[in-house]
Amino acid sequence: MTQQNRNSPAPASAERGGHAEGPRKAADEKQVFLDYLARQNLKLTRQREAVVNEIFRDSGHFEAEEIVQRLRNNRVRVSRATVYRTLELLKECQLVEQHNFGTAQSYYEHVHLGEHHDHLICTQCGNVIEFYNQRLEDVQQEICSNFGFEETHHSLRIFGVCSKCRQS
Amino acid sequence: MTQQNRNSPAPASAERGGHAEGPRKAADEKQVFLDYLARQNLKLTRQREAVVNEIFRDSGHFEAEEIVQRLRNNRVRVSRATVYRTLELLKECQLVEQHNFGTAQSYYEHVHLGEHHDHLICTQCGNVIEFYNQRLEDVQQEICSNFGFEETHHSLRIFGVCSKCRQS
DNA sequence: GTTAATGCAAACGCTTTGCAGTACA
DNA sequence: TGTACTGCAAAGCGTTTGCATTAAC
Repeated sequence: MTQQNRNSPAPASAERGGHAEGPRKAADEKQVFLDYLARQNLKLTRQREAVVNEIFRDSGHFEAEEIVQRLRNNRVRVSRATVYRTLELLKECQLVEQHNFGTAQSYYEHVHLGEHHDHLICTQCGNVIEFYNQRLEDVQQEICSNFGFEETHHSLRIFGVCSKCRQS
Repeated sequence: MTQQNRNSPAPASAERGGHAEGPRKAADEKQVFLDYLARQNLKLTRQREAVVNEIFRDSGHFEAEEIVQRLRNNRVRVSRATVYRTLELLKECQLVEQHNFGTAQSYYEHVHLGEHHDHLICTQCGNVIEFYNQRLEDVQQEICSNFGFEETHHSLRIFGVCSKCRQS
């Protein structure tokens, strides 16, 4: 469902995708989350930890319901409500982003510390291609600066037909 | 709620915003819609026409419900269902775009023939600033071409704090 | 006259919430 | 032991849909 690509200088590790990120990095991310909980006087529950671990195992896009199912397949029962509540926390510490690709539900995405990318979305097969382009980021920076606007984050979605679908 | 801005060569008329577009242009757009109906063997009903006129009167962002209310204030009763169905048609002939700005509901926008812009969204006051930047478009074009991707449309949303909110 | 459109209200699907019971710190 | 968290089921909310009626062509 998701491809990984970079067509410009990669600002961080290049081995993204699948389960390939190094153990140190995942540990760092988990620490960010733990620190956040501590700072807010929140508790690390069995369920919260299970959800976070499941999300950190991978770097693709997923739906909330998918996490419920993946955990259930592993014999871990966590309610939908708790998954949504945990996603909210992860968004707050910028470890997860929420996307809308034109359908009713939201897609979430595990974002690695400080990394960012945008999306090409094939409206025929639903495939989502990720890319990062430094020039694009620079131009956006400049636009914000022109408007005296202080960016926190952005989302660029390019819709169209991917190369595979164009061939068939 | 919405500002209009261009910080790059304007590809079309500069007097956009408010109710300022010329009568010729509005007529052209209506013709596009009428042609579309004819081509698809669809009918121009009283309700459909009322919805389209109401949308073409203005160029800001709006919610579906807002159209229902604006018409009702003018003593024109059109059901929510019909408004949604008409918006669908307008999207199909590219006279309206659908956006998600991070809240539950969709925002729609009357887009003028062949024009396009992106959005800066202030997460503090909710203000939406429109902009167009040719360099940005060029870079996107290039990215698509690198991926063999055929773009139909795109949406860039930059979230952050606008200059007014930064001052206060 | 035929075909498509409308309005209503019910259905939908994702997400959120109130609340009583549970578990972390 | 106190406070936060969980699960459940119900509610919310924007949006879509089935169906009987109405209107365009």
